[in-house]
Amino acid sequence: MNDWELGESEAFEAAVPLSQQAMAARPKAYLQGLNPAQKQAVETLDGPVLMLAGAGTGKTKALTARIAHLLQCGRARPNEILAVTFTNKAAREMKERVAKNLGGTVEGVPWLGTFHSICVKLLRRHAELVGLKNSFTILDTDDQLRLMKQLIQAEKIDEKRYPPRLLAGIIDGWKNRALTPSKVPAGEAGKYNRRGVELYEQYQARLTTLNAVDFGDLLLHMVQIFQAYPDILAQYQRWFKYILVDEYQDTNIAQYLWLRLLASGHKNICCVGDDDQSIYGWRGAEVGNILRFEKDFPGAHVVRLEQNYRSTPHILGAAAGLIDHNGGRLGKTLWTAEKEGEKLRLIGHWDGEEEARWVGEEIEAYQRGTRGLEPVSPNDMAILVRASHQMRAFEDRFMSIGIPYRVIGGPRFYERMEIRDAMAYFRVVVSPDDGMAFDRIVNTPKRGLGDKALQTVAKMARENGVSPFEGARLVVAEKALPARACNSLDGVLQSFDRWRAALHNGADFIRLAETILDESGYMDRWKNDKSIEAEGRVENLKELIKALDSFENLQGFLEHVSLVMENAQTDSEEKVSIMTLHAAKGLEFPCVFLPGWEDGLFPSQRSMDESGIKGEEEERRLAYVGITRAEKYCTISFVANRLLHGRWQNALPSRFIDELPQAHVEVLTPPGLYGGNFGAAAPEIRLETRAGQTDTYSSPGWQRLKRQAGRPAPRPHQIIEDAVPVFDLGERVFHQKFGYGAIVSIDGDKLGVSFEKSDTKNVMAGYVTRAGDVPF
DNA sequence: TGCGGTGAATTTTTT
DNA sequence: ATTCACCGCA
Repeated sequence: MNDWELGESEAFEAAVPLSQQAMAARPKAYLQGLNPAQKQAVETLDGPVLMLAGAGTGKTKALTARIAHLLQCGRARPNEILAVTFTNKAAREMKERVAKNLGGTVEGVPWLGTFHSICVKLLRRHAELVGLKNSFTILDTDDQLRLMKQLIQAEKIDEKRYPPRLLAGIIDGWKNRALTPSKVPAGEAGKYNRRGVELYEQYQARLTTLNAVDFGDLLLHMVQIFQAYPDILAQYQRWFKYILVDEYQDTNIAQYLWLRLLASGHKNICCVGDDDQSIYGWRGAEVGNILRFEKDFPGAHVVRLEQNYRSTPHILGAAAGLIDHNGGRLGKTLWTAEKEGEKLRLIGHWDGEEEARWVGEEIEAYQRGTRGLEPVSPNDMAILVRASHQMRAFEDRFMSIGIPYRVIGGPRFYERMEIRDAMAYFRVVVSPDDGMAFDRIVNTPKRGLGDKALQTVAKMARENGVSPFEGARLVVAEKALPARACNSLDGVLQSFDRWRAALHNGADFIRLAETILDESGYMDRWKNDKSIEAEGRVENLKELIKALDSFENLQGFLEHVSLVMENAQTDSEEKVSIMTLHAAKGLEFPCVFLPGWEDGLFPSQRSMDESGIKGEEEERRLAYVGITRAEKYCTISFVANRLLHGRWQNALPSRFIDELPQAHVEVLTPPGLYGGNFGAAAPEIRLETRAGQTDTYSSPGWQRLKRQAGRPAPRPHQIIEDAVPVFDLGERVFHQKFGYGAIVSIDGDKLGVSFEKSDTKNVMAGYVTRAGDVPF
C-alpha cells in the first residue's frame, strides 16, 4: 500500500516531463528588482540556508522568488516543495505572490500552508498509527478546556488548586516541546508533575476515545510517527525535495523536530527569520532554534537581508540602538537608502486619558497635514499597545471626537459562543460520534436537560462503549430518566436523525443549516433574548449561514473552520488601526503611535517576574517590532499615572526609553501645566534640563504645539458625512459598544447619551442608531 | 432553572 | 473597572 503517497501528485507526475535545460531557459522575471543579498538567498538552492531577514527587508519577496526559482530551474515540481508558515494569513499571502510570480507557467501547487494545516493532511493519511481514525476531529482551545474540565471533575480534583486552564497550559507546553506523557522529565513543573503527567495521560486517552486531536497533537503525532516509522519518514524526505520555513524564530521544539526530521536527508531547507523579532516565547517559541541553526545544519549558508525598504534612518537608528541592549543576537545592521526624515518623537503625559486625547489630536493633525508634512490617511496610522486593556482609552476618546478607528485582533468570529454552538449542531449532524459537539448543544437552548440528565447520558455512553449520541438513544430506550427528560432528549435525537437524513438525501446544505438553527430553537433563543449582545449574535448567525456559500458542503466548511479561525476583514473605510504589538508583527504603517511605555506595563512586570532577563529581552524585541512597524513617523509616549484594575498606579517611563539613542529622538514637552516633570528617568529629558532649558514652554515641542493650538480645532470626520439621522432629545438609541441608552443632550453632532449599562457619555451621532434599526 | 450577590483574577495569541 | 465563575435561593 502506498497510502503515504501524496494524492495530488500523481496526475502531475505523468503529465509534465521536466527538462532542466528547457526550464532554465525560461525568463526569470521574479529575479528583477532583487538586491544582491536577496538574489543570493534566492539562488543558493543546495543545502541549508538561513535567511536572516530584518524588519522590512523584503523577505517574502525573496521567499516567493526562491520558490519560483526552484520551479523555473527544474529543481522540483511544485508539489515537491514544502513551504511552511505560522498563520493562515501568511500562507495566503505567499500563495498569491507565488501564483503571481509564476504567471500560470507551471502546473500544480506547492505544499504551502501552516504547520498545522500541513500536519492535518499528513496525519489523515497515517491516523491509524497513533490510534485514530482518519476522520478525527480537531479540538480548538475552547473544546480542549472543556475536556480538561470534565476530566478534572471526573477525577474529583479540586478545581481551585488545579485550575483546568493551568493544566491545559502545562500540557500544551509539553506538547510544544514534543514531550509525550512518558517523556516528561521527572521534577518538571513542580507540584503539578505527578498529577499533571497522570492527567496528561488521561487527557490523551480521552482524545483517542473521542477520535480527536488538539492543535498540539497535530505536530506531536506527526513527530512520533516520523520517529517510529523510518520508512514513512524516508518517503516524505524523498518527496519534499525543498523545504522553506517562514518566521523560523517562532518555531517551537515540536516544529523544529518535525522540520529537522523532514530535512535530514537532502538538507535542502531554507529558514527565514529574524531573531530580533521573536516575540512568542511565552507560547513555546524557541529563539534558540534560529540561533542554533548553523550548528543544527552544518555548512549552512547564512544570508543577511539588511537593506530596509520600509523606514527612515531615524526610525531604524532608534530601533537598532534599542535592540542592541539584548545579548546573544545573531546581529544585523539594517540600512536604508531613504532620506533622513523625522526623528522619533517622545512625550510624557499626566495620565492615560490625557495621552489618548493628545494622540487623538495628533492623528487629526497628521490627517490634515501639519508641520509642512503631507497629509496622512487614517488608514496609514496605527496605535500599537502592549496590552489590550490600553485600547479602551483610545476607543473612548476616538468615539467621542469621531475619529474612525478599527480594532484589529480581539475575539474572533469563529470563537464567538453563538457561532461555536451553531457549528456544534452542524458537527453532530455531519458526524454523530462527535461527543464534544453533542455535549455542547444537547441542552442548548435549554431543554430541561440538567446536570443529572447529562451525567446519565455520559454514564450510559461509557458503560456501553458508544458515543454520547448513541448513549442518549439508549437512555431514551431504557427510560433511564424521568419521562419529561426522556421526551425532551428523544426530541433532540429525532431532530438530528431528520437533519442527517436530509443531508444524506442531498438536501441543499445551506438551507439545511438554516433549518437546523430554526428547528432546534437556537435562533429563537437569541431572537427572544433582550440583552445587548443578542441582536449582534443573531446577525452573526446569519453571517455564518452566508459564509457557507463559498463551500461545497458542510464537511468542507467544518474542516476549514477548525483550522482557519479567522474572519475576513472586509471594510474599506479609512480608519485608524488600534492593535497590540503582537498583532502588528508583519504589518507596516507610515505613522505609528506607541503609547504606554512605562516600566511595569512595557516591559511588562509579569513577563520580567516570570522569565527574568529572558522576559525583558523578549519585551525589548517587542519594542523593536513596534518601532520598526513605522515607515515615516513614530511617536512614543508614557504617562505618570495609570489607572490599572481600578487602581491608580504611579508609573515611571519605560527603561526602553533610556535605551533609545538621543540622536534619533525628539523630546516633546507635553501640552499642559504639569509639563516636564515626567521624564526624570529619561536621559533626553534630563539632558534638556541640564542644557538650561528650565522653561519647558520654550522647548521646540511646546512651540509647535502652541502654534497648532492657535488654529480652530479641526473636525474633518468622514463618518459625519454619511447620512447621519437626526435625533431628538429623549430618543432611545443603540451604540455598538455601550448598548442602549436615551439621549439627554444634543450639541450639533455630539450627543449626550445616558446608557442603560453604563453612565452618560458624549458620543458622535454617527456612532449610534435609533434603537430598533441596528445595522450590521 | 434562573437570578442576583459575592469574590477573585486580570499580557501578549495562532493553530 | 470589569468580567467571570460560583453559590445560594426562589
